[in-house]
Amino acid sequence: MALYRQVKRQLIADIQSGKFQPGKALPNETELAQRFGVSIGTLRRAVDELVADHVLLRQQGRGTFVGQQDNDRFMYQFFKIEGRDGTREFPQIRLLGFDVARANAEEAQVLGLHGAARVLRIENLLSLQGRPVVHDRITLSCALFPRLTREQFAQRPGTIYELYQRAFGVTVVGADERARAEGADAASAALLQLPVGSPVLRVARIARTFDRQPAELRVSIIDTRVHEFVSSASAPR
Amino acid sequence: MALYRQVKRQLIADIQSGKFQPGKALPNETELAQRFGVSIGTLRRAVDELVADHVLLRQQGRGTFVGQQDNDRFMYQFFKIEGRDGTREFPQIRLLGFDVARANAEEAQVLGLHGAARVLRIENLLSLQGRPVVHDRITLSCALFPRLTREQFAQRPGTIYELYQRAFGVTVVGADERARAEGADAASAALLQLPVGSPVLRVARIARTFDRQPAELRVSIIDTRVHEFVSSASAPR
DNA sequence: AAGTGGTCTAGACCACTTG
DNA sequence: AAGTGGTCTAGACCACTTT
Repeated sequence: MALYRQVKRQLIADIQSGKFQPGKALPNETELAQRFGVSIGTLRRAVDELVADHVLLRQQGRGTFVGQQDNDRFMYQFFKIEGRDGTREFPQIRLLGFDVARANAEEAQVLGLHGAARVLRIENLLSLQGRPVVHDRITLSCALFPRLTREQFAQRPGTIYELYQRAFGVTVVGADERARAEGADAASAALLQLPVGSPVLRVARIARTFDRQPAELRVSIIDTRVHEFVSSASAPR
Repeated sequence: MALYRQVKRQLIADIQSGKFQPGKALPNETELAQRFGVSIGTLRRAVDELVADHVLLRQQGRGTFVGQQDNDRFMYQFFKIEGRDGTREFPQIRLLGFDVARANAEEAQVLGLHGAARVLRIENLLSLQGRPVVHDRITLSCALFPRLTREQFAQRPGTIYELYQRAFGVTVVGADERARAEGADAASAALLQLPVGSPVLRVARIARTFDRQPAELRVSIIDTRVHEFVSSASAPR
């Protein structure tokens, strides 16, 4: 296998193991190259790919840093809801529910679990400009997020993905999403303050960590009277 | 400015001018490097970026080719509708309308035209498995696609984007999309064979050529009873 | 001034495709 | 066998940030 790919895998392993901490600088390129026993060009090629995926972040003159799942990253990579006029705003989040259950068939399939595995089900309501806009239902595998409690979740200092990264070493690097229109059910309609059956956007997102491993299933019911879901069709790699 | 960026710009210019034709091979790397007066490493870096954008395509042992807007490329980069079970199929397309008009405010804004510029409005119905699923309304600037006729459009041999590329030198490299749920209006409801007011997905897509220049506005009304709109949240570059 | 990443070069050798 | 892109190396020099 190509040498630079092995170097890349080792860098990922060092991030997952916690050897390189989110937000902290890596050793400089010369030292990393020596440590891995490769030339600087090869080391740079490995880092290049991780920078393209926003796993690492380079700043000329300062160093190379491990990417953090902070508010900024969340807003520009994962929060794809904005006003029809293009207004973007960090949502206010209210926790509605936090329960342990057995995975249903869909959850087990997308999260790669066996039939009766334990999962956490978390329910949130997101507001923009004081108005409720998104009703989120999140499913997590208890095996991947061991001993996550409601208190720990509710009192996290940063974003949800930052909690995954710091407390469980799970770095979300991308997601697959599927959208459809449907009529609002009673629960979502009440929360979003619209009539039952009104057209709402339903987005199912599977957040993934390295090697496309699924980490989270999130179903969002979105009121698109004032907001829209934005996306882009660039060439996949 | 960095040398490899100048080389990249020149390669793009040679594609736009028709010097390098879609589907045809470029000169080999050694010759290109000599032609531009740079080392092979620098030439490769410029080509690397164009390959990442799927503008060029490399095949080891064969050569480097200009990417074509063929059916395959359309399906995996731009046609983001698939069955709920993941079934993907090339749509059957029926032309419903082809008219010249003056741009309205929204069209003028997103296509970067002055208020009263002439535009083409094209209307299509896309079917999957024999059932109508997508009602498309396309707007093009007459200035960017001069003398495009209904016959030329209807009798194109390949995809719509392939026509743009071959007949007008407009290479679509990406798109921005905005989705919302709404109730079907009378026109779309009739075409999609569902009751007026049924929840449908509305996707507005701005297709872009190099330097993010807008080339096409397309509004799709999608029946999501059986199909879904798929997207992915990878880190933008 | 010292340390970091960014660019460019020149060349060797490997892997793959074609004739 | 000849021609193509793919990988790796070693080093020089530039641009930027920090001390």
